[in-house]
Order: sequence, then C-alpha cells, then structure tokens
Amino acid sequence: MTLSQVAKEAGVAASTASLVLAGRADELRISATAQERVRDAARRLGYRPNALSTGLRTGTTRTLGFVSDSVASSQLAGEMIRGAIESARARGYMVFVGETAGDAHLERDLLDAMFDRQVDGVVLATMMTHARAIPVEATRMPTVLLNIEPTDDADYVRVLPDEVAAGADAARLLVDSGHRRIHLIGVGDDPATAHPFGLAAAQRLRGALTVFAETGQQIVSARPTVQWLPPEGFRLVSEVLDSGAEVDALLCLNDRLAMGAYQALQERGVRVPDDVSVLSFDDTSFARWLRPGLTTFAFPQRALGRAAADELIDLIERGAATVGSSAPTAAHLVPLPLRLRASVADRT
Amino acid sequence: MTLSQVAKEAGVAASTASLVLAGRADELRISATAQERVRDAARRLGYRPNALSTGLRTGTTRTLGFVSDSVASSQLAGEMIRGAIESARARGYMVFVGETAGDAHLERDLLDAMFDRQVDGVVLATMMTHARAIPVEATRMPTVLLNIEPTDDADYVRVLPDEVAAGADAARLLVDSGHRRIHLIGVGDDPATAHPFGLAAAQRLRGALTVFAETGQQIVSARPTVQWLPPEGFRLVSEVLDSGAEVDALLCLNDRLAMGAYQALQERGVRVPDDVSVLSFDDTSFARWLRPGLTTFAFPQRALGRAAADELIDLIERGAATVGSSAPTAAHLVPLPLRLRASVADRT
DNA sequence: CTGTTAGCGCCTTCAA
DNA sequence: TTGAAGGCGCTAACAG
Repeated sequence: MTLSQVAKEAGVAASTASLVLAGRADELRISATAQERVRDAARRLGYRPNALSTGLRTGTTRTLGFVSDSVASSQLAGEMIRGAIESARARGYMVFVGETAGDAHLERDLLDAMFDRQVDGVVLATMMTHARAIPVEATRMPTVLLNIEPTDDADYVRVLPDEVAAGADAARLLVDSGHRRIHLIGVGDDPATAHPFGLAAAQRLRGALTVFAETGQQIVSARPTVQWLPPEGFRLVSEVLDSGAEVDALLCLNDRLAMGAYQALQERGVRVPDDVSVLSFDDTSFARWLRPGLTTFAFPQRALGRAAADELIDLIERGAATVGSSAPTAAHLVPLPLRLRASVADRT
Repeated sequence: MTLSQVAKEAGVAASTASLVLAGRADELRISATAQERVRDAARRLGYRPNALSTGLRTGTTRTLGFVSDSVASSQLAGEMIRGAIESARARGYMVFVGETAGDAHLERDLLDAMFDRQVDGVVLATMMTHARAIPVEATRMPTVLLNIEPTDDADYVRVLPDEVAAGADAARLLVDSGHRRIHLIGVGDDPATAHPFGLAAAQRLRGALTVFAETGQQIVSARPTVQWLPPEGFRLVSEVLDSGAEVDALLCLNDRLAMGAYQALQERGVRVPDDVSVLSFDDTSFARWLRPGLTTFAFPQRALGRAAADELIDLIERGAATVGSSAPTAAHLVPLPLRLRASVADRT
C-alpha cells in the first residue's frame, strides 16, 4: 500500500493525498470532497505510510536508542528500559535497545548501528560504573545520560537518582523515630573512600552524615564491604552483634545486605523491629516479602527511564539548534520514594 | 556523508562505490586501484551507509520487533528481552521493544508502529496469559511466538519452556533421593483444573504426576492457590504442618511460594533440608540467597529470548516464500536447568 | 571494468 | 484548489 495507490484510488494526485493525510488539507484549502475521497481510500486500503521513506525525506524517524551497560544479574536495567519505552511510546517514538555488558567495543558498534538507522537521539545508561567517559559516537546525535556522571566536561543532559536526598531521608527517619544507636551496613564512615563502583554508596552516606551531624548523632559503627550481597550483610551484622555494641537500628545500604541482616538477626533470635529496626535502599522485589516487610527507599528505576526518554525527546523536539549553546544544564534528579513497611519501630 | 560524496572523493561513480563497499567488487571485477581508492575515501570521510535508504531500496532493514505483555512486576520479561537482543545483535539485527501490559489496543498500535518502520519480523511474547489469540496485525510479517500457545490454528513458529519435562525432573529428583512423603504447594492434584493463568502449573504438575505414577508414589497432599506469592506459600505450608501429616519434601510450584515455605518452616523450627526438603521452580533472584540455598529449576528466560530471536531470523532469512507451506512446525522447547543448591537432602 | 539511469515511497516547492 | 517535478541515499539493470 503506497501513497500513490491511495491517490489513484481516490482519483487525485499523490501530493494531494499526502497533504490530506498530513492534516494540512484545510490550510491549503483542498476541497472537502477530495479530502473525503482520500481518507476513504486510505481507510479502505489500510494504508500506512512507510516510515523509512518519510524518515529519508524528512530526516527524522521518531526513533530513539537506549544503550545500557547492564549485565544479566542486574534487575535494575529492565525497569529503566521499560520506563523509557513507556514514555517514548506515549509521545509516538519507538526505541531500539542495546546492552553492552561494559564492553566499549560493543557499545561503539551499537551506537553505530543506531546512528545508521537514523535514530533521533540516544539515552546512554549505566548500572555499573556511574562515572565514566562518553564515547565520541554519542556526540553525533542528541544524547541524554542516565545514571551516569560524565568524567569529561561536555554539557550533557543528565538524569540521576537523588541518592544524597535519600540518604538524608533515611537518617532523618531513623532519628525522628527515636533511634540512637545506629550502625551502617555496607559502607564505611568516609564518603571519600566509599564503594568503588557506583556513586550510590558515597552519596547515600553523604546525605545521612549531614543529617546525623545536624541532629548531633554519632554513628556507632560503619562497616564497608565491596559486595552488596546477602552473605556480606549476614557477616557484617553478625560482627555487629558479636561486638556487644548496643544497636537500635541497622541502616543497610541496599536490600540485599538487609536480607543478610535479617538472617543474622533471626539466627540469634533478635526480633525486627522490636529489638532492632532495619532500614534500607532499593526496594528490590523481595523486600516486601521478607518478614516483617522491609522498609526501604525505592530506587526509582522506571521513573528514571521515563525521565530520560522525556528529556531526550524534549531535547530533540526543541531542536538541535540549542546544543552546547546555553549554560550547563542542571541534572534532573529523581527522588527515591519511601516504601514504609514494618521493619522500623517507633521508639519515641 | 553520503555514498556519492565518497564516490566523488574517490573519483568513481556512486554505483562503483556501492559495489565496492558491498563487497561485490571482485565478483564484478572492479580494478584493485579503484577499490582501494573507494575504501580509502570511505574510511577517511567516516562514511556510514544510511540504513533508511538501504531499507527503502532493498525492502529489508535488519530490524526486529519484540512485543511482550509484561507488566512492572514481572522480572521474567527483562531477561527474555535481553536474550532476544543479544541473539539479534550477534546476527546484525537491532530490535524495537514494546510492552503492552495486556492492553490489546496498545498491542495493535505497537505492531503498527513496528510495521510502519518496516521491521523484518516480530516476536510476540507473553508473561501472563499463555494461551491466546494472535492479533491480525502480526500476520503481516514473519512472527515467532514466545511463551504463547496460540488458540487459533494458524501455523506459527513457537518457542516454549519445557515445563512438562521440568515437572518430571523435579519429581524424579525427589524420588531418586529417597523422599516418600511429598506435598505439592501451589497446585491441586488435577492438571485440568490447575492455575487459571499460564500453562506452567498444569504442565509442571502433569510432568510430576507422570513420574510419581511410574514410580508408584502417592502425593500426600496438593494445595492449590491462585497467587503464587510468599504469603500464600507461608499459609499453605503452615496448613501442611498443622495437619500433622508426615512430610519429607515440599515441591513448591515457584520460588516465591518456596520463600513463604521457608518462613513457615523456620517459624516452627523445622530445619531445611534436615527435616524437610524444599524443591522449586524459576530460580528467581533471591533463590540463591535464601538459607539454605534453594534448589530450583531455572525458568530459562534468557535462553527463551535468544531462541525466539534466532528462530525469527532463521524464518526471515529462509525467506517468506516458505510461509504456511510446510507441515505444522513443532514447538521449540527450551529446558529448565536444575540449580542444585542445598535445600534437598539425600535420604537414600 | 565503469558510468548512466531508474526507482524504492514520501514530501515539498512551484506552476497551473 | 490541484498536479508535475525533483530529490532524500542507495542499489541494480543495463550500456558502454
């Protein structure tokens, strides 16, 4: 089904049909009958414009690329992608998705393949290394950085989770509910030397420390680890309990550590939240199924994806004219919403 | 950078450059020097062919569509998509991803949008309703069904998890390791009335029953539920324990039920696997972090995605000529591999 | 061995 | 108000 077939069926020229179908008929005063005939023919023949052709002609494809460095294990990636797809779809865009597993070569290939297909722009996302250089391939087209802090100084539109605020919120929640003896699980007490991967550890810690300072609290202990996994949470919390220190609350840097914490607590007969409160980050799938339900700040995967796609489409539709012209754009920060469940007691 | 610019730079005609760059130069005996000059110019100018143009001309885009009905909560979807993308990429294809959340209208729109962009084919996947009708939109292009049994009788290429075999494997594992008093958690004892959503329950049950029959075993109890979630697992296993029945092993229909089972067991001080073995399906992210690690048959998400993309590309490259011609294709069954951890004891 | 020509499907002046 | 013509970038016959 091509436009000229529709035109023929309607008894008009292809250009006329084009105008009608593009909604510019009134503007150019095409006769009502002609319009009717065209629309009718199009419907009857099930006409759908060939996007390749339109793209070739107009230089725009209503197509986005989404490239992330995620690997099999990361549950986070999936939701981000889906958020992006959802937003894009709502605005009439389709998205190509690619994954690099951290392979720079693959990333280049992917970006090339998308560029070849004339995507209108790409979002570059990361699940692993949060601070990194941006490949030159990306600079050929409008680009939005998702969950990445660029190491170079070019002015990219960035979308990031507001980890600092989440850290602060967590600390405030604990302090406000009367917890005094707080232990940090998964990070030391110095933001500068926090977790080598990702900015999450350092930023969550920074936010928390600010609030602790403001309220005159002291952290009892802060235990770093490189792997944020249940066995590590188990180990660290066992250490805390063995140390004989008093503990009102455990602030775990993510849910997997918290899962390990639950196991260690349970094994020693320490009750959550009656004896010890547990607060965490991410809202991983199992958080609500732990007993008692884990109170946690949800990593806003889907919202991040949505925001990235929206920023990108804004950028595209605003026109590439503006690129690099204006003042450095502030990062778009997405909050981590609290999922209030049953693991934090009120001790006031 | 267009082909004609490269050709001009190399001092040849565009068609010559085209042939050289398409690798058909030797075949058509283009002089070595001309080839050299073309390749050189292309490299120097950073030439990349416009895929839109090529697609328009050749009628093929090396682009796939992937449409699934998954919703936010399903972790399964993400991995399937990624498997598909991975396979596609390896064969030079890019993929458009879309999600419908079960909305038939959205599905139509998505399929249309992909069709408009001239995808070479689509995979239609489902996470929810495993038996369903296929929308007519799909029939305009090569289609592979992933995790779907079509209710109409058209002859589609299908990729499915081998749930029956997994059920049989699970039963055999239990029987072979000396378990006699086995309870089923999450499904009744009649495949015909099993779980309304999905084929998994009925098929896993069918496989298991076959083996139990072969080995002369009797199931002690089989408890159905509509929601395969931890609280239900907790409830059902509590019932089992309260009933006073003897129990060697719990065969849970998925990991979330098993998680609830662990909680119920733990609360009553029943040890896994010393007192009771637990076996399950899916290998959800937390399965390996439960204590003891949960032995389970992994739902092969990624492999399913890979298989679907591969089947689709085979279908496309074999040529649409064959469509509907041959005998009904057998479904491509993907096994559920066993993840042997510590929750099943050897009681022989 | 290489260049000319035509056309994939669409949009957009420009003339009529 | 409508139609004819040209071109987006590429490939494939067909001449030379």
